[in-house]
Amino acid sequence: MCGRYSLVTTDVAVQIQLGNMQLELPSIARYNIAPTQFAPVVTNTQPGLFQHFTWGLVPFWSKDGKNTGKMINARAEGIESKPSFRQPIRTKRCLVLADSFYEWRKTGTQKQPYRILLQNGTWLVFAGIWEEWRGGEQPMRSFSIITTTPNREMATLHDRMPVLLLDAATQQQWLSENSLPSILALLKPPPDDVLTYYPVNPLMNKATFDAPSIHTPFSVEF
DNA sequence: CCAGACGTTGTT
DNA sequence: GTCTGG
DNA sequence: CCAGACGTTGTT
DNA sequence: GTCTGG
Repeated sequence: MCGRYSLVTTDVAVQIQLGNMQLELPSIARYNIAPTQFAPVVTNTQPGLFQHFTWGLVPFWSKDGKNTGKMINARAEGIESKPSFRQPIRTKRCLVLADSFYEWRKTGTQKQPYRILLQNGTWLVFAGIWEEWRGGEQPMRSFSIITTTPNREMATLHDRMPVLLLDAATQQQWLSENSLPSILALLKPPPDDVLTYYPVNPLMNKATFDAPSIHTPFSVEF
C-alpha cells in the first residue's frame, strides 16, 4: 500500500509536465508526508494548478468532517461501488505528485522502511480521488491514493502498491471526462523493472521526523 | 420501517 | 447520501 | 503508515 | 487489543 511518501521539489526546474499541461511546481521539501497532513494535488476540476488537500478522504456525508486517516488508500477492486468512493471515482479524480513512497518490512520486532522510486529518476504520479466536505465554516478538501496488486519488484516488499500514472497520456486520461470503464482500465500495476528501492533510517517511522537524511541509504544490520 | 455502516492493511 | 441487516 | 496512549482526582 | 494523532 502507500502510507507515507515524499515530495522534494527544491533545486529542480519550476515547471512540470502533467497530462497535457505545463504546471508550476509548488516549492516544498517534504521527506515524510504522513496521513492527515496536507499535500499538493492536481484535480480534474482545476487542472491548471496544484492545491493542498489533506491526505485521508473524508466523505461529503461525514457528520463531523474529521480526517481519521482511515481512508488514505482506496482499493481499485470494487472502487466504483463503495459508498465512500463511488462518486469521487466518477467525478473527482486527481493526480498526487511524489518523488518516492515508503513500504515497511518487519524483521522480528523491527520495522524496516524502504524508499521506492522510479529507476529513471522522474516524478511519481499516483492515481487519486478527492472529496469536498461542506459541513463546516470552510469547505474541507481531502484525497485518497488508489492501490492495486504489486508488480514483480514490489511483490518482494508488499502485496499492495499505489496505482502509478507513468506517462502524460495516462495522466491526461485520468483527469478527463472518460467513461467509467475506461477510467477503471487505468487502475493496474505498472510494468516490471521500472521501480527501484533501498532501505532508509527507521527514525522516519515517527511521522514528525522530516529531514533530508531520510533519503540517505541506510545499512540494515543482521 | 429504522439503525448503523460507510475503509485499508495485516494478522489470526 | 446510500446501502445492508434486522 | 507508525508511535503512543489507553484514567481519575486533585493540585499547581 | 484498539483508537488517536501526526
